[in-house]
Amino acid sequence: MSLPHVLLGLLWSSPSTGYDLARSLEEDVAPLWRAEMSQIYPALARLRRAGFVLLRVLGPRRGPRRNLYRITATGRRELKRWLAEPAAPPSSKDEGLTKIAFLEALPLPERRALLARYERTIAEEIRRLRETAPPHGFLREARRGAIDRMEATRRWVRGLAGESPAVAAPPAAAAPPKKR
Amino acid sequence: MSLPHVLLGLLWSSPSTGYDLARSLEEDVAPLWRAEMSQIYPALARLRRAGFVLLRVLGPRRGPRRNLYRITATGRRELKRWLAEPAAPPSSKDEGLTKIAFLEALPLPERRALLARYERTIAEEIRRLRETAPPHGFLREARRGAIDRMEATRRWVRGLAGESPAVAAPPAAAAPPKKR
DNA sequence: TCACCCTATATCTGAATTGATATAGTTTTC
DNA sequence: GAAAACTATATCAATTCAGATATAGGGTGA
Repeated sequence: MSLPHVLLGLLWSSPSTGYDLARSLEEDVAPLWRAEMSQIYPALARLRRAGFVLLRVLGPRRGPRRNLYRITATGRRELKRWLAEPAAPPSSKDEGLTKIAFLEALPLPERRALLARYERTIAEEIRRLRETAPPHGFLREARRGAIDRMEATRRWVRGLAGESPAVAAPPAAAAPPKKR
Repeated sequence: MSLPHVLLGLLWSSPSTGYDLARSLEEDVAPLWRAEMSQIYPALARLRRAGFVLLRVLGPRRGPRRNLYRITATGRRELKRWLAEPAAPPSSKDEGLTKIAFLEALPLPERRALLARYERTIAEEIRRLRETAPPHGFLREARRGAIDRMEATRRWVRGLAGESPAVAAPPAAAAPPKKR
């Protein structure tokens, strides 16, 4: 729905090739939005058809040819329009937390193991994000927000694992089936 | 990738119809995982073909016929196998934070407005989640985790809006274009 | 020189997901 | 008693997304 807008955002300050956009997405926008090449190229083509970007083909002087995309005035307007639209609340589709929701299915020791492992996974992801070169300006701010949120999740998982009653004691009998 | 597993998780403690699964998804698993009916019915069919659930058709004694799905022993094994698999770190694809990443494109007053509006959106979502009947056991825990994370995001957004320098002063000149 | 990796383009398949629509009986409300 | 809302099933089209593959030149190291 909004990958094209993310691309417009990346093109805001300087033109770029599809390849570099993919790089920048993965390195800078990283946890906030991800996309594969196979999404980016078609998206750029659509942006072009819509008149939001212009394409300039750089002659193949040393190396393969490069397609340079540049945002147009219409494209800038479109990005602003999108930014001004109200954003959907974070839906946080999260595999890890979802697994925790069904922890009932596992015996005690495995419950603990799952929580410990997930906490480790998050901690590693946070470390990885901190290591990569921090982007500039608001991109950096937004990334910090994402990291902040991961920290909160990590603390919460650790907390749940710490409260032995919650993990030790199975939730008072199976839930009463919702009859209708 | 794992909607089928979420359904198995919901079927763990009691059999249910597709409709009730959709209801329970929306009411209980709510922010962690969402799915439309048009995903649930095909997913149930696949689960059935795989032998993870059994279907019993309830005769149309008062009302339309109901298809009751019950998890099998194989299904329980499969759920446990999935739970034991390491979970991917939260990728938190987030429209709101992504917009903040491109705030550079907006003039000052609109930046503030965007942040304020997004904070309000998150606050409302949190209130909505708190109001709906809290599910039982680990489902409740996981939902709390999700809410906790949203609170963290809300606080972060508020913090960013509060630091007037960050929002008031545009990030020291446009980012130097990554030349190569 | 050969193998391998990086830059750079792009397509294809298949699965996941969304949103709209269809059908039909039941219950509730005015 | 008619209209509206709810229960319950299901399909369709369109889009998004992930993963694999194809092509091709350049640079690096054994």
